[in-house]
Amino acid sequence: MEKEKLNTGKTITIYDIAEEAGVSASTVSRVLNGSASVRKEKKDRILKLIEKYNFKPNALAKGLSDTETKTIGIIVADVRNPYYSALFVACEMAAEKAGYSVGLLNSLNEIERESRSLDLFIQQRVDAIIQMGGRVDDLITDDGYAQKVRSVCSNTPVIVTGKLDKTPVYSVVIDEAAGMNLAMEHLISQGHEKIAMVGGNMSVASTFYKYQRYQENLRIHGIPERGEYVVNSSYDPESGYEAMNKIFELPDRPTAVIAINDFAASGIIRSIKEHGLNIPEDISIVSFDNTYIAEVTMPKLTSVDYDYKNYGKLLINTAIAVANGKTCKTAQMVEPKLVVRESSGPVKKL
Amino acid sequence: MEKEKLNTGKTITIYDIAEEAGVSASTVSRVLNGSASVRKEKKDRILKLIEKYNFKPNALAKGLSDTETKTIGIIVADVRNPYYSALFVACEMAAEKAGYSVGLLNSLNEIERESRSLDLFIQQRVDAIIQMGGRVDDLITDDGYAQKVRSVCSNTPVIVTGKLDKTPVYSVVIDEAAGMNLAMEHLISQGHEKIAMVGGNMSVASTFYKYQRYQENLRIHGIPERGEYVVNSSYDPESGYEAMNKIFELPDRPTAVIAINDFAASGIIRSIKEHGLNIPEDISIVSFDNTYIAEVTMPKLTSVDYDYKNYGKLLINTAIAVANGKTCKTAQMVEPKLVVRESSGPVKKL
DNA sequence: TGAAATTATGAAATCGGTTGCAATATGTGA
DNA sequence: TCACATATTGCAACCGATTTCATAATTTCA
Repeated sequence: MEKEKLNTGKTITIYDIAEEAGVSASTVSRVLNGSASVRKEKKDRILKLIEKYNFKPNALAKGLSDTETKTIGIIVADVRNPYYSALFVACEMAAEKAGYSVGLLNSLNEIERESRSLDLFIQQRVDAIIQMGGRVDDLITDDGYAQKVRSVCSNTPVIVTGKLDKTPVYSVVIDEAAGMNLAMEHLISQGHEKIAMVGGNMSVASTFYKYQRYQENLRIHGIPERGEYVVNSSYDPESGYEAMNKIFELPDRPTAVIAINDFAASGIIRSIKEHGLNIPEDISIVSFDNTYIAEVTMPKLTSVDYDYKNYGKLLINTAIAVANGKTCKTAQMVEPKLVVRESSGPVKKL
Repeated sequence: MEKEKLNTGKTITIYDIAEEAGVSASTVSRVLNGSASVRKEKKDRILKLIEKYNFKPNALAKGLSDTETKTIGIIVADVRNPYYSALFVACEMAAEKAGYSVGLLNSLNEIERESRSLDLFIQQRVDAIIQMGGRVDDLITDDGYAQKVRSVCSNTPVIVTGKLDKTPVYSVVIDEAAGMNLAMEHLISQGHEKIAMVGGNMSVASTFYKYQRYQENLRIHGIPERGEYVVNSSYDPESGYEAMNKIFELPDRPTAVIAINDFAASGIIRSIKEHGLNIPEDISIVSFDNTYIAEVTMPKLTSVDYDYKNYGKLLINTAIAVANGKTCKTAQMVEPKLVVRESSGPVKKL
């Protein structure tokens, strides 16, 4: 396993510094961490040498003796999804502020890969793991998941952003109900009653919770639900496009569409325009996630925002708290906001 | 620094396994790595215990004694940029195939953060660092960068995706010239002569190389360059939008636009539509990066693609090779392809 | 069946830090 | 100036693996 390095410079250690400074390694360590007082004269000498050699203490050795690595592992379904990348960067910032660093792994919605990611982070001895999307957000996977996580991570706390109930471990979830309320109230207040919900899969928790509240809002306002106005699909533009095309096959088309996310919404827009209709004059759209896609489409999308910065902060702070053995609320919620742009407007009077 | 863990299970080590199996830790290690033969009977016993306790060897300890961590650090400007996220995922896949894992840090175009990222990876003892974008791609930063990298990373090889010349270390770069050739030939072959180049900043290497070839293509085809057709800006939709608006102030507008990337192109499209023109009938657009934004815009974008999968593979394989002391070409290139979609077509006959 | 060749195995050193404890140096007040 | 409190410092053990080297157990084969 020995690696042959062509590079010349030998890696210098705390001992090298100690020797040249004429002190013990302990003293260097103390200077490095400010963990105890060191005579100024020696301290300066040591600091100078650290500077001179550009010495960086080996994080592996440190982690080994500390039993903490100041590192948090984050597993996302796919960073290429702007929702996850926004959240990841928010987490990175929050972690940095707290003196932690983060690692990232993509599960790509493969259970196999998800397990491997957990294992990898555990081997790397991260202090906590945040898992976003994937199995934890899937309503139909067995509920033994909690136990699986527990057995895999006997010593590493896991924070998930998934299901509300039967939470396996700690969770910080988006208040999907509140988000849907905002979307529905926005549309209904503009006179819409024929509202479709397009895209998404009911086996995914976040989608299912949205759907529940979609129904509830209709009920509250005395609007009968029309089954044909709810079209499931995946979460990408192509799926959104096809789902919206199905809506256009209906004899009585809706005046507004709730899109499961911005990404799918871009396909929905395409479908609507291809049918020769204008947005929002003929059909309004409200979507979720408020990623930059909402700024790229024409018209720009009215979208439910999750305040990624705060969401990330909450996730990281929870992770750090739990990692340090602090007690912490098992389930926390993030409150969404509605960002109104060009894609939604009052229903057209006939 | 002791961490107080509420979790019950003590972390089990190779010694625990050894003890329960009635063998020495060395033997367990050999089973774990298949580094030497172990009597079948003991081997089975050990394997069973590993399974039973779900034992994961501590990667920190392993890395400490191995001097290699099988980990590659990747620094990108911003994963929220689909170009980087696509490339990152490609790297992750390639690394996984080679038995390596990757780490990710965002420099967010802050030199400060870029340095810290390098330091962090070095402390984590990654086997190699891949740096994409940021300072290495900036033509006007001092050329002492190479030395800086070298001094910081005396023992860790760095692979960059930046400047062609004066490469600080190893590099794998996109053949920007070839990419621009594809874009220009595509447009010129369709009869375009009034071609603008919109977006991007000439201090960024990749943009500058594109510009050089833009000029060269015009020259080759005997088309005089018009300075007013080259409008610099940043790389986002808003910048693209404003840059394109400037083009519309010209008395004689172009019939085609080369957009610096898909992201900016989305803003360019907005500007064109707001001016009441059709794409590609009135103006053609060709852009770079071929991210999924190219599929989201209306019309879908003709865009220069870099085959992220192969690009990632090349980066990772180079990193691994260099990390293992193999000699390797200092500079390598990735060949782009043109993906033709809806945004480009023949010039309108007057 | 016995000696030589192999194969298995464990003891101990090592990787590069941290930290408890004991020893030493310095400072304080009377 | 001396006794005692306090500030510095080093030694050595430890974190959890890997690996060299020597020894013990098996095989092989004449």
